Amino acid sequence: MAARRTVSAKTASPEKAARLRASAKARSGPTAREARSLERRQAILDAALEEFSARGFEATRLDDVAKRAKIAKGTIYLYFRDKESLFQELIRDMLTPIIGTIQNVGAIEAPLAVLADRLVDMFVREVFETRRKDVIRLMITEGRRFPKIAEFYYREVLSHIIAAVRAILRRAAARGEVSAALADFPQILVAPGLVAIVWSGLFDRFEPLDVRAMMKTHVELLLASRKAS
Amino acid sequence: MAARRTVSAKTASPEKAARLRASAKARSGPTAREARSLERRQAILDAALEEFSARGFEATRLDDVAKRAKIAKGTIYLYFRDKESLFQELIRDMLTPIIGTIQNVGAIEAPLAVLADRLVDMFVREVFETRRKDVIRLMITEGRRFPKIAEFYYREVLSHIIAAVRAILRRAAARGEVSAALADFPQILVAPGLVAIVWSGLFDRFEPLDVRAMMKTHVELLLASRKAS
Amino acid sequence: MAARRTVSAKTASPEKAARLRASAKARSGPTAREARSLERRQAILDAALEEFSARGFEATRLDDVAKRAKIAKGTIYLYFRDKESLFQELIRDMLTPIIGTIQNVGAIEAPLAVLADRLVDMFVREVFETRRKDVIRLMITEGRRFPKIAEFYYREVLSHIIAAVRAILRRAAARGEVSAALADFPQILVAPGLVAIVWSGLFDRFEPLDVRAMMKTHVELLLASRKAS
Amino acid sequence: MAARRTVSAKTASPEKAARLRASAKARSGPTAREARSLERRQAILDAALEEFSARGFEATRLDDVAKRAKIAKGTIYLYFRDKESLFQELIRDMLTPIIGTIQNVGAIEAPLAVLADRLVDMFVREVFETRRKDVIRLMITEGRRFPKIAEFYYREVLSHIIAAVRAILRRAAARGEVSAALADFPQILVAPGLVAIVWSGLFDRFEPLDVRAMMKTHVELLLASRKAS
DNA sequence: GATGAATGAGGGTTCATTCAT
DNA sequence: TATGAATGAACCCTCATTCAT
Repeated sequence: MAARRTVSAKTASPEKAARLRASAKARSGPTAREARSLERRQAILDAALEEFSARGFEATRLDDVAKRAKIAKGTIYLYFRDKESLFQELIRDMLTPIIGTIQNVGAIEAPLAVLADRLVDMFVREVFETRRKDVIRLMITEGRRFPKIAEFYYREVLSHIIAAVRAILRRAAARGEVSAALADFPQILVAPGLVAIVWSGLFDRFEPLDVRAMMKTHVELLLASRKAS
Repeated sequence: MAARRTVSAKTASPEKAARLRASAKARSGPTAREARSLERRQAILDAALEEFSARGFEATRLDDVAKRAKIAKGTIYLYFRDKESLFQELIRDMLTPIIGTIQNVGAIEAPLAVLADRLVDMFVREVFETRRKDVIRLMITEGRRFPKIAEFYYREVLSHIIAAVRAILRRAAARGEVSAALADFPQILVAPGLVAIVWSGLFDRFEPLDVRAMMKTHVELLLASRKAS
Repeated sequence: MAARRTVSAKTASPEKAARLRASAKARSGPTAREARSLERRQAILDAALEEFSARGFEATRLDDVAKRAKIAKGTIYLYFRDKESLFQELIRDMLTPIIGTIQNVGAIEAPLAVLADRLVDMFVREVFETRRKDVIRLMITEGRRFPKIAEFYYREVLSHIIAAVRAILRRAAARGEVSAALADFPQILVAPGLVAIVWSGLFDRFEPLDVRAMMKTHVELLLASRKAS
Repeated sequence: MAARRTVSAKTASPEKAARLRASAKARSGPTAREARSLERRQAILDAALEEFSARGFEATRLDDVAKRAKIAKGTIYLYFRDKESLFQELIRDMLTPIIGTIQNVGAIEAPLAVLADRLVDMFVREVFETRRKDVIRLMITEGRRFPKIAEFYYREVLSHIIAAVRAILRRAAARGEVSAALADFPQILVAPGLVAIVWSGLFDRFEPLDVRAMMKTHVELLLASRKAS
């Protein structure tokens, strides 16, 4: 019976969705409706990502999102409080799965050369060649107008990435694999990734950019600096 | 009479403005009106930059731009065809002065260490601590929705910067000052600058970033790599 | 099977409900379901009265009515054709029981002083301190938009009240208990009752009104006028 | 110059309108635009009264108000913040002129018979046969949903009317013209007026009511009661 | 019968653009 | 030229009503 009210207007929220997903796995009961509900929600999120990415938050019409998701306009409001909620939950939903992954990264012990390779590879395959790239782009383009989202991203994702990368760099520097200075600005390591995302959206049609090669090159250059210090 | 129509509704365009500026310098006639007109135009552009930066293109109301520029809403249309034109001319106007400057940079002969220092310094003083930072940010955040502007930026600014930086790097690599690989991706050199601009708008309140230090560190690391290769 | 359709969507109407009530008394068959149905209907009406009174017809959401009645929104449509029907039947249902009562009032023989006292008392206890007050208020506030309801109220309730009161006043005047003029405007006798209902909804929080005292005073003043004429 | 900003979006308010009216009288300058503005505002208010009276607040579409006032929908928002403001200012505007009039009424010295006659006459001519009747009706029908308006009406209008009537009745009672009890419930004196307004909107088509006659009769009956007490 | 998810028409409000002054 | 009142298309959001389960 509780499941009946799982997704309801005005209250549809990440927690509810999570609960729904959980209950869907835990029980065997009337999963049909729940599954359908989850599908719908996802269809809306997919359509929203597409539209928000193409037009930006303000210029996106919920009408178009609905059309793309093949549902009626009003249906969106059964799953999200309003346009802003849709946007925020979209970003949250896309970023949340990463959070857990990052935590462990910092603990891995391996030569920096190996780790860095792995990180680059992960970024390219898990972010750049994914819709997550679009989410990051949305963070960049719309973040200023959604301080809460920026904060969420910083607290839950970015700060952890930075901490993890910093930990790795510290240990690598201690081992003499890289200059200690790099650990002061872990952002440097990720900078080309950001450039790639921005570039791909704006200038790829004029001059394509081989992201993986660029990032690899960057890492190699930084690693080469060890012998200098 | 001709002067009167120099800047007029529906036709106000960069060329006209340029012509106006030119004529203002060349002749001695009724410059007063022209000067006033130019001032107005500038006031509108200043206000527009402020508003567009704070809210983004779509969310900016011309009403607010007018209020900030201390003119009537309708007056904007005497200087710019429409909101989009205002935006595009704003970006063009802000970027144009840079264009000439860049051309020469590539020709300068000096050790990379010196040049790089100078470039970093220039970026921080001429871009990052300037409203130009906001223009770059606008390019990043709104560029996708204004392909023409992205193209203009690429053709007139970015491609030249990249070419100049690449030339510098090539010569530096030839002299053994830096790895030749870097010349393949001049974007790497600028990447921290982009990170800085994005970061400053989104996360500075959580964790301030010392842009100059970061860029310096980056350059030093890259330069250190020469001994390795 | 027939019983099943007794109260059904699209056709649920006062007659049906009446028939249902009748059949419920007359027979002994599957009354359980009928009783439940009647209960539901009543729960909806109760909730509707509450909501309509608080917000008015237009501003009332059937969603809220359903929530208050602890049923699903769709269920309302099993008992009432639409929102308007619900409203009209609500008023009809609340007023109908009065109809019979009124008919007899006019026939009662007693000194006006006694009758008037009884009327005031009845009004206060049976109307003013009851939800019927809210129904009257709804008649007043929404009546213009529901001419049918206004007509029903006039034909079935008001005209009878007026006729009854007029009869009483005529006889009282004949007995010299009150001025004959009062019989021309029986509305005068009820006027304070109306004032009380309107006042209670709007101004009681600023200045409470003792309805019973006011009505008593009014009646006494009118009765006192007999000696003058 | 100040006049230029007299009526502006988002700020159009009673004070502004008042200032506008004032300045229109005080100066001789560019009254043309001001006059037009005032006309527009009035046209909107007239149309709004018509529509609100016919359909009630919620059911009224601003589209219809605009159509009736022969302006564009958006224009309404140049004069009123939103639908609710339009409604509230409508009522305020219609009631305000009465306020001053009432203050003096209580001070008039004359036999109650004369005063009462005058009051009835005033009510019929100034309220009942005027659009003010509709405003009062709106107060009655919508007042509950607009506590502020109800409060305004009570503080600025009703309480003064009651005080004035009470003062009159006290003096009349002292002179033996009427029972002292009436002064406890001045509402009684006005009750038929309220009945008339309600009746006229709902039941006039079934049974017309001679308001003046009813009120006269009522007054006479009350006055007649003096000999009894 | 009962449910509540889904629908989509409708309306309040905003704001780029126009135009009479 | 400059103004700002006026316009009306566009869009978010609500909610009565329907319908598959």
